Amino acid sequence: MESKDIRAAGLKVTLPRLKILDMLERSGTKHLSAEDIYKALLDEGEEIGLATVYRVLTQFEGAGLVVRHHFEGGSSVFELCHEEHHDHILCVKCGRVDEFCDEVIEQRQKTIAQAQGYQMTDHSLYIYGVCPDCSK
Amino acid sequence: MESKDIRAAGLKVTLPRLKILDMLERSGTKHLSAEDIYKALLDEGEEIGLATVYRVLTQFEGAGLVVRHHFEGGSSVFELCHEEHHDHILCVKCGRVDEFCDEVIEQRQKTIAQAQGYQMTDHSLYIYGVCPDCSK
DNA sequence: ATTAAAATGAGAAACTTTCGCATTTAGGAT
DNA sequence: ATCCTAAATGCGAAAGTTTCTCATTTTAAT
Ligand SMILES: [Mn+2]
Ligand SMILES: [Mn+2]
Ligand SMILES: [Zn+2]
Ligand SMILES: [Zn+2]
Repeated sequence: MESKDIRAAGLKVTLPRLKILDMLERSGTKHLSAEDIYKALLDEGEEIGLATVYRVLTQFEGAGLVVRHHFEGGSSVFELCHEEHHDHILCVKCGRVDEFCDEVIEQRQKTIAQAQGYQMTDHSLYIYGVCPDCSK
Repeated sequence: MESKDIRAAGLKVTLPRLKILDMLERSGTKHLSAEDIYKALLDEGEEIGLATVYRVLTQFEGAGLVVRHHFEGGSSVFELCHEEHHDHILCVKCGRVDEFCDEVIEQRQKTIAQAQGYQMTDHSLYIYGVCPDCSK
């Protein structure tokens, strides 16, 4: 299914790449680090190298298959790239991550970039706070 | 001058702390990494340890004297905390960084956090693009 | 089936940040 | 001004994350 996407990116369809893609699909709304993916695959008995996970994720990012996020805390996390863009709101207590998209903000960012003379290519917005569960 | 701020944070007014604060002040609108500050001070003949720079920056952050940013690229960067909050727009070609503040976005973020049931504590917004100079 | 190019895995290496500890320093008490 | 103790420093070691090297394996086109 997704082999097409890998091929479309000019990459060979290899087992490690399929496994990583599959892991990201099964992770649902989670955001996984390279290490997360590596360990999860090992736990399932798959053979894969950590360097491969890093390499493949970077390639997938370049191909627009996954998005990389820099949440607080040392390591990057990844998620499959869906058609619809979204931003994130994170709980500083428990680490929970929720997603949202706001057209007002999306539009306003473009306006700001234009006003500053920039050709906007991307943006990253994280809202930090205490989630409903941790508030109680 | 700034000794008051250091003292107010419950920290002793030491030479390393003053040097770091001074370096940040002189850096103007630049955003410096711990390594940047460390090297710049060494270049000026000052004696300071890299671990101290990291330690002090983290303490200053906790005290609200500096803000830490996670721009793209491995390391955190810091800047003095001014009264007025601002966000950043970065050139993906040359690394230039401009600052802006937009009340519409600021307000909208609060609304979103509320709608999601979060008590917002903070946020980080980076717009990426090609700056005026690099566009030509 | 052959074959060249691409990809992998394992470990070494690079890079950023933190830690541990012996030594120095700040600043309150004499 | 001097003493004293807790706090802070500098150094190197260590930890954590990501990249690199290279011998070996795999892909996919012939
Ligand atoms: Mn997401
Ligand atoms: Mn700034
Ligand atoms: Zn929470
Ligand atoms: Zn530029």
